[in-house]
Amino acid sequence: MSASTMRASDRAYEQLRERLLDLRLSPGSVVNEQSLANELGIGRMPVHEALARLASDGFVTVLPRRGTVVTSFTLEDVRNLFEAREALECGAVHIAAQRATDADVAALDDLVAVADEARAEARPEDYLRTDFEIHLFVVRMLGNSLLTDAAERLLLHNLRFWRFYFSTRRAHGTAMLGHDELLAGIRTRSGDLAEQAMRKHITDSRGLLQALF
Amino acid sequence: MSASTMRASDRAYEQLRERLLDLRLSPGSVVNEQSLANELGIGRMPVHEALARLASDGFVTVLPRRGTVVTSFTLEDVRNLFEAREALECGAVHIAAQRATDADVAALDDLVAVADEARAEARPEDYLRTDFEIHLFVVRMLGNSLLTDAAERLLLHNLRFWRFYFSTRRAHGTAMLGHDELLAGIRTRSGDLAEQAMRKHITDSRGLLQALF
DNA sequence: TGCGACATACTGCTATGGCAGTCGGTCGAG
DNA sequence: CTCGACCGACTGCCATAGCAGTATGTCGCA
Repeated sequence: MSASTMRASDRAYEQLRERLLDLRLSPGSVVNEQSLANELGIGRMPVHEALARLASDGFVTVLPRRGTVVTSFTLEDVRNLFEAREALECGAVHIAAQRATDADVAALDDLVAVADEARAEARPEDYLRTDFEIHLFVVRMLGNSLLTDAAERLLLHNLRFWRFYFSTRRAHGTAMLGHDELLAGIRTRSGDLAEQAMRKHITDSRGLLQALF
Repeated sequence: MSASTMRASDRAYEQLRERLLDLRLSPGSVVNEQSLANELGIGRMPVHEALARLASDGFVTVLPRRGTVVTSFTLEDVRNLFEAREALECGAVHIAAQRATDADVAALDDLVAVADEARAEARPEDYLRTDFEIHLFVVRMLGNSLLTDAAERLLLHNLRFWRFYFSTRRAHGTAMLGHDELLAGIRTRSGDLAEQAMRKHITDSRGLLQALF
């Protein structure tokens, strides 16, 4: 009996992913299996395996016998990220909107309220996490594990990027967009409307980013 | 110097994935790290790591201290697979169609011709592989590695499923659909048309499957 | 001064041995 | 006869040690 799964490999994966997402392992920095193993209090092997999985996810890039480095964000990567999100999430919300239950809409309503509040009070971290949960909630509405896993990967990359972005720039509210139209599209169960709102939401993010890069 | 990357772990991953895709490791069968290591002529550790990655991809499910079993197809899984493909590929082709070059169209034309020939001559294996290449080519047109990786995962699952499907049923051409409308949509650079054609292509596959399950 | 070969120290990678948990059969008690 | 506890054999899992490359600093030579 343990926290979750008893495998040290999985715990290492989760803990390292946590550190990657909150930038304690910052983009561009090199990581060392030995020191990570010491910090986590386990052997080097679970760490090695966890890093291999994280490399498969794209969070780190392992140079075969030189070292492992935390993936940093190039302009092209960020563009690809937004494009991939646009393709996947627009397609997903197109289906999800038509199947939304009243409970789904209510839950989304609450989340959007939280996001709006964080946005109004200029708390970017809270906004980012809530935005992440909103988008993840939308794809989870389909109850499709394949789709959810794929979307979660992209959304985690997105979360990491924005945290990195806000960590260097000063937080200004214009970089935090609303979800009103998206919510409205889902509330009316219109796949086309929701897809259109999602596309606008994502492309707007990309647009205001491009102006500041 | 070696075939590709010199890491035994990667070779094990590729070789095992190959065996999973061509059903030499058939759905439902249990695999043993020791015997696989003996067959591949390497140690147990690279095999263990490769299986962990394959589990992350969903091709095998590892029962923590009981064994590793090749993932079999439930009706729900297949439905999820088609739904995920619909969401992702429709969103992708919507963007890809608008950016298609003449070379892209020509290459797609050739691939579609090959697929049609395989379909006419009732060679399901050739059809499946070409269909895989067609769909992968479409998402690769965007040059987006994030999107390509996500789509490739789904398409590999799709390939494995259909091979499993045709391995038990007798091949009959009605289960092999054409790509004419999809190609036409891309040729005219119409995102909406291409998306519509893709959606029809995928939902038709799902439809004829549901009738035979 | 510049350059090429070499030694060294660093990294991740792999092999091996042994550990931990789980299942199946067996034996004994009720 | 039935049920429960035990014991053995199986699995994946982990730790340690040593291997294999790579980069870097150093020395000798032109």
